[in-house]
Amino acid sequence: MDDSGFAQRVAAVRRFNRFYTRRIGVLLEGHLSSPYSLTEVRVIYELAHRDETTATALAKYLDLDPGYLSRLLRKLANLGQIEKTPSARDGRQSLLRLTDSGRDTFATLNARSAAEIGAMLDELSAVEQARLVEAMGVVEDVLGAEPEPKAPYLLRPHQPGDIGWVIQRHGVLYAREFGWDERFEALVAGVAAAFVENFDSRAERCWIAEKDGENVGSVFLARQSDEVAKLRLLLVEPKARGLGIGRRLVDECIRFARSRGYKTMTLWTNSVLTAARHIYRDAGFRMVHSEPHQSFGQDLVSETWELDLRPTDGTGSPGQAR
Amino acid sequence: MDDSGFAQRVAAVRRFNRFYTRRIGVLLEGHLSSPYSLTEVRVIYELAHRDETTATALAKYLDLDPGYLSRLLRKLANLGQIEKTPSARDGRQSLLRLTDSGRDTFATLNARSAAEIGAMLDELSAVEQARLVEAMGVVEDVLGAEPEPKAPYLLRPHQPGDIGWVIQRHGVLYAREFGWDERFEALVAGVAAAFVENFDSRAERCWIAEKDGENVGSVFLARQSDEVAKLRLLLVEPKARGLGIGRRLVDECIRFARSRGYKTMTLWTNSVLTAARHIYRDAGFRMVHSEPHQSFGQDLVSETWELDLRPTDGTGSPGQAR
DNA sequence: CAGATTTAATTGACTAGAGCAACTAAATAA
DNA sequence: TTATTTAGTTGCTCTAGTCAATTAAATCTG
Repeated sequence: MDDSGFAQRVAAVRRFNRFYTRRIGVLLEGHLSSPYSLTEVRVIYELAHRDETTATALAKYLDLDPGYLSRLLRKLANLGQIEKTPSARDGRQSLLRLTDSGRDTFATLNARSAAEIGAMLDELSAVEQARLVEAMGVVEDVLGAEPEPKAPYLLRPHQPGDIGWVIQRHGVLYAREFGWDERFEALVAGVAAAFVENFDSRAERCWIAEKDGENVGSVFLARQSDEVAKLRLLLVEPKARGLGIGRRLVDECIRFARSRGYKTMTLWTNSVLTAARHIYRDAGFRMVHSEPHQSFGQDLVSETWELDLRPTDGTGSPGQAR
Repeated sequence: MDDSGFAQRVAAVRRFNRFYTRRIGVLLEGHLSSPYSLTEVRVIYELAHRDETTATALAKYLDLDPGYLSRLLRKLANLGQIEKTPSARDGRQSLLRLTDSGRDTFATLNARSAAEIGAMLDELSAVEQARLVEAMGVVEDVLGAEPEPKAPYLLRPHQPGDIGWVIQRHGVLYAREFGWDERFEALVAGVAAAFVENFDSRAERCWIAEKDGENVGSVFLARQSDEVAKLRLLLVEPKARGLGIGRRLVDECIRFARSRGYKTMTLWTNSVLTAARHIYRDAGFRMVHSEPHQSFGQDLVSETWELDLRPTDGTGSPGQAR
């Protein structure tokens, strides 16, 4: 009778499998309301979480037939959801990335999925929610979920609620880290408000970085003139630092600015923001001006940086020093 | 910042979904080695756990298209896995049940699935296994798994290991409940051994009832002569009593005996086995002989019961008094 | 009880989604 | 240089499934 316990545990796991299969079935049906098949959604999801990949890598990770994937990617490309650029390094490959419109599609799908799960959780008391999450964590842990190998954050366009978040977090974090007073938050509010009021979706953009369902970063690209784009309000939450989110946000800005035909990108920062300054420098920005000033209750040195967006040689921008 | 916890919980649940979808995907691939599609397996699984159903009920429970299911059932019938008998009560319906061969198929699939899960669990320490099962239980509980609506047991043909179990449990339970000594276990061993040695799969059969992966009941139908079948070794574990398992085992015997053309079914029992006697009586058996004897260290009254298997009228056997 | 409606099961027509194999072209190894 | 491997594409095929129409029995309704 020794292993009757084992048999029971096997039975319990099988019952759970059946139960959860049915549950997931119900949850997956949410995708039915979108014009994309489940596999297409998975592809879009993956692309939203990676910066740039190849078809082979995608096929391997999602366990898809290369032929099938090829057709699927062509369809998504025709629909303007993804972009294929021939790889410079390997003539056989194409580099895949979501277009802006694809990123929008993803944001919608993502929001819907989160809303579905949210609705499910809303039926539960806070205690039950905590128990559920805890138990799921145990299952993942025991079954050895490798930490998700891809970047554990994603970028998306701004949505209602994001602007307020950007303003608030700038206020809080700069106060905490550098002692800047409330006048800084007011400045940010003005900048953000102006951005939204005059928002021109063809020439301007905002990216919000999200991690585990929470906002953890932001950057804005605003039009200053036909030739000059201005990067603003770069922010990464302390708990999400070290993941390359800041770098990635700046990269997105540069790519976008190039694609829109800007010649120069400019930004205004302060000497105390050392982490940000490293990112700018690595991306190819040069400091063109520096000036002491008194603001937000502190003695500061403001700096203006610029990046030339016109490619200087065949390999791309000078800042791809990774 | 109040609901940032909520957002995180939503994210955690979504991560779990992704994780488990991948896991289940891996587990489901076990079915690839069988010639049946996943849906077919689900149908077989359902039929193994229900006694008799209709296509409509099945379609509803498994959420299948009736047209699709109809074709699928025809295929399974052609393969000899299931049996369709026109319902007497409703001329439109067919009653569906697994054939013996279907039950074998199920047993194989079931064993393979259990082995897969077992292999997975084997990689874990006993403590981890317990944690896993516990956590899965919590998830099911919180997400409101309704207790599985079908009979929580299943019948299957005997497999290696079953005969020993039958002998052992007869010995243990009759000793505990009635004080019978080890001579009873020896008698059972003799009966079981003889059954297996002379086993004729066309005329004889053994059913094992299984619940949560554990054996919980048995019954044997042995050939006594061309016309007479003998029911033996009916047993139901105490913890599985009250679920109708005994009744179901006897019903299976009767159905099988009829289908094999036996005219009479006989059995030997003792007056102290009141629960079993009720089942026999309800199934239409009549006591034909009764005799005091001293056996197994007790004063007992042995009884012989018989059932006429030839239908007496249009409605079927006299014993269908449910 | 006749006729209308509902229900159980089947059949026909169709297709999305996927898999397999053959092929092209570029990259890499021998 | 030639052979082999790799990335991606295309043609062919087929399974698993949907949807609508049909048949026949059962049930409801006035």
